[in-house]
Amino acid sequence: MKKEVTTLKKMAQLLEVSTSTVSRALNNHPDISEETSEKVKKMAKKLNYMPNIFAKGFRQHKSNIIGVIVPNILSYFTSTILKEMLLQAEAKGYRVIISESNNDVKKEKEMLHTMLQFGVDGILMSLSKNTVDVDPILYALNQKPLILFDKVSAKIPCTQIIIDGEEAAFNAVEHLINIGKKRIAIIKEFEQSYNSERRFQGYLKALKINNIPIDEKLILSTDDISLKKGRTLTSQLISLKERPDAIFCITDAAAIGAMQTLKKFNIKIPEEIAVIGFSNSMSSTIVEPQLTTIDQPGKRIGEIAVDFLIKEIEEPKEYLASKTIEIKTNLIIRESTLSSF
Amino acid sequence: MKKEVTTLKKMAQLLEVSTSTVSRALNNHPDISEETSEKVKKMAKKLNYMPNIFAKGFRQHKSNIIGVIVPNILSYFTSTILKEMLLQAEAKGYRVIISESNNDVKKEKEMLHTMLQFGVDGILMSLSKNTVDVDPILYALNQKPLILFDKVSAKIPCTQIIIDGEEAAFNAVEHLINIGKKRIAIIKEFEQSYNSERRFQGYLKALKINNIPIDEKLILSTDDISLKKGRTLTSQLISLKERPDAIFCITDAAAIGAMQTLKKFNIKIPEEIAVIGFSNSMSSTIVEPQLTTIDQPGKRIGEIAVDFLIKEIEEPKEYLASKTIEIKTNLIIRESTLSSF
DNA sequence: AAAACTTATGCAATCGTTTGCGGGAACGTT
DNA sequence: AACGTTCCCGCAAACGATTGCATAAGTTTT
Repeated sequence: MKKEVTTLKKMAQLLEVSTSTVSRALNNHPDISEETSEKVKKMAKKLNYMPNIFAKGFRQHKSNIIGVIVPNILSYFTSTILKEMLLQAEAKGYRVIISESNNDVKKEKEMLHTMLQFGVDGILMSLSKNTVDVDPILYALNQKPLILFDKVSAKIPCTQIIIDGEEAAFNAVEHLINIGKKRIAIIKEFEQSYNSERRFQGYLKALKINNIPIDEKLILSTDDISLKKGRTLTSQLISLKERPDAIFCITDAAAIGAMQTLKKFNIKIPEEIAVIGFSNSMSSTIVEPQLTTIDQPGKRIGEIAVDFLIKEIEEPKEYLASKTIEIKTNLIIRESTLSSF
Repeated sequence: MKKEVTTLKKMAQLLEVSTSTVSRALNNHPDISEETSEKVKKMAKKLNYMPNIFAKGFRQHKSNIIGVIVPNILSYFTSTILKEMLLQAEAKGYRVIISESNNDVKKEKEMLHTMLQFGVDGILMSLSKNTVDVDPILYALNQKPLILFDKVSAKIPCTQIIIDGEEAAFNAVEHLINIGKKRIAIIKEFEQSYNSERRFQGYLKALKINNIPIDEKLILSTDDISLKKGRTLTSQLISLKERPDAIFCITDAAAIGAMQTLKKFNIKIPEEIAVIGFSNSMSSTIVEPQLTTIDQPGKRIGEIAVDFLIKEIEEPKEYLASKTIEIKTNLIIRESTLSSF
């Protein structure tokens, strides 16, 4: 375990030149003659030289590390984003440190702090569900480039990468209308959820444009949208005097829960009640009938986020042109809305 | 974006003491008087002092970063492990760098190299599917503590954390036997997969102990075990003259594929053919009938791996007592084998 | 042939923190 | 009163890589 590390100095001694020369040769500095450069590089390879990252970072105040903070790594969508972030970052010579906030605001703040302390060059962040106090984030933003993705907040003046949830929901609901549905319920989160709210706007818009009256009884909210909640809220919906003929769920999990309840009561999907989810999760193809859902291009989000962040890192601009990038989604039509009429 | 960083020197000047004193005060060195210590700490807090991680790491040759390399982050099981690793590592003051090999041996080697170069204090690694040349890993092991988990290799003398796949498979197959099954098929990977092979051993053992003859026609192998392969191999099985009455799949995905095929041909699960998977994935509760499967405690693996690694980092021992830790699994019995007789 | 460049290299400082060593002050011990 | 301890603290070196500046040798220009 006690290995001899090769340093610039050591190589310099062996080659009988100065460390500066070795350093410059390795960095392709034009001042160094072809001949010396060759020699140095050969030696470096032979001794398996690795620059000491600390000395380097210390000197140039650059770590080539990107910090990523997400609420929960255990979600297919998040994993997809992370996967692409890793790929892109590595391709550009950056390493990625990942942290989970677990929707804990205090933890989130801590993470932010230790990331800065760890000398990350920039931060990619998806907000926790109940982040209200954005001060810690503003503080971080003031120190290093920071970009928000997926779970964002308008209160933070920085680049934000999100999917176009409003349009996505609009398309989904319009699809339901197109297959003849008129009483369309929605299962969503409470108002504080930015994403949910935007999808809700899309829902309202679709109804309005198609002259379908809004029925408050068909609008259900919960604070922990989950498979279980999908079940219970659906029970609630089908015990209504006037049942809905379609349910739009803000997440696939809720949609699957909804379908489970419908099946339990032998309600035909989609003939009696159609169901649409959101995310195109793994399970949406496993459940029967297969779930119509909205595909969120996680790869795109990851790719763009890293792209923009590295740009901000490498060419720091004083003018904070904080733009919001909206990524288009895709409606994936499957059996849960596929009526053959 | 141009913030004044507070350094030891700066604080020393303000307090009119030496930087050494400031450093020692902050590190609770006994040489420093209570009074001075207080003063320094107050100032540090006031100026929001953050030690420069590079200077520190540079000085003490310690980064407090753990590198993790996995084949694919996009798997529920892997995510579970990673989640726990993050939690544990952070609790102990370490940060985690994650990389994916995507089952690419070349990439894997690269990752290992850059991780070392990045000065990680230790490495946690799950081998890619087709890692045959273990030299790069031995090299890394020679430089820093390294622990293998889940996908391991006997060729590498280091601590290894795995589930007891043999016992798991044994229990699964014995369960099938207990519910009266006699012709039990297995869908597995080719020999080079260590995990698959151990499960296969458990399968063989269970048959042997229960005096059930081994039928080669019921043993199917593939090199990319997947949902699709589960389907096609199952088609193959049911076209046999003597059909199996149960299928043990080495992964949940394959098991779900198998069930899809069985349902397509109206074969009753579990009455005609029972199905068992492996992993207790999300989908195993979504599919109908719900899938009997083996729960792998990813959390335990993550926890133990980090635990051991940090131990090896902090108390480096020359005696390489490379032990293998086997974690027990849990058979989760659900509808796909739950016959009511 | 002197002046003015060009080219290739070395010197030395620098980044922020830690730490071995040394030393002054205050106190206690003979 | 002389010496030994203990307690605090500062000096300065060190870690490894980078880089502005200096310098020496060689080359071109006048």
